[in-house]
Amino acid sequence: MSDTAGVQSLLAGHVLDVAPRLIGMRVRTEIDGLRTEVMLTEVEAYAGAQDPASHAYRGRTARNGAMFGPPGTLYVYRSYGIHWCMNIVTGERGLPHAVLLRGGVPITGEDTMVRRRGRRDHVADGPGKLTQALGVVGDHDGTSVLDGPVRLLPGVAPAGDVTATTRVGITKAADRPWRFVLVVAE
DNA sequence: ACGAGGATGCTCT
DNA sequence: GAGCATCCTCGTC
Repeated sequence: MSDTAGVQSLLAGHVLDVAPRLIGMRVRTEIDGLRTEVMLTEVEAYAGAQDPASHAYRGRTARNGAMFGPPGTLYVYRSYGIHWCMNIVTGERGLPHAVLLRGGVPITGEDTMVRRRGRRDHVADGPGKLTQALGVVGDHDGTSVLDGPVRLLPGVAPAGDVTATTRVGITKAADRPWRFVLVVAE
């Protein structure tokens, strides 16, 4: 099976199954002629109509249309009027389930990421920071992580242990343990 | 190390 | 007009 077919197959699963399996995988962007790449260390699952915290809880709107696309569609939205955040859509087309990418560690093009971020530390350890480091903006909303400028690729190293915790920065359904983080062994 | 507060603009009610 | 799936700075410990 090719890498792309493997990733496509993974993303077709249920969001709660897919989300933890994204930990350790890579996200690579080719934007403005520059390649940057991270390994994912933090994600959160959002389960559409079954999830009051989801942007799609109340159905389709002008903003969240990308969430209703096929698995692998990128959903990019503006957060707090300032930052861009990105999700990867999972499950069958028309089901607005998605995984919010919240953090990663630089693998390739770290100098580019540092320049985009304007600082050397905390380059990609937050959803807004991750998108900024990778150069992802609203124009990328609706593109596919299978063949677009923002691509999901298999992991490069053993992922380590994945732990589930409650999601960050939400007020509705805040008790669900749908945040998944990489725990690095000592 | 940690917490409070402000910036900022779009989306949906 | 309220409410954000955030980040940064500056204060305190």
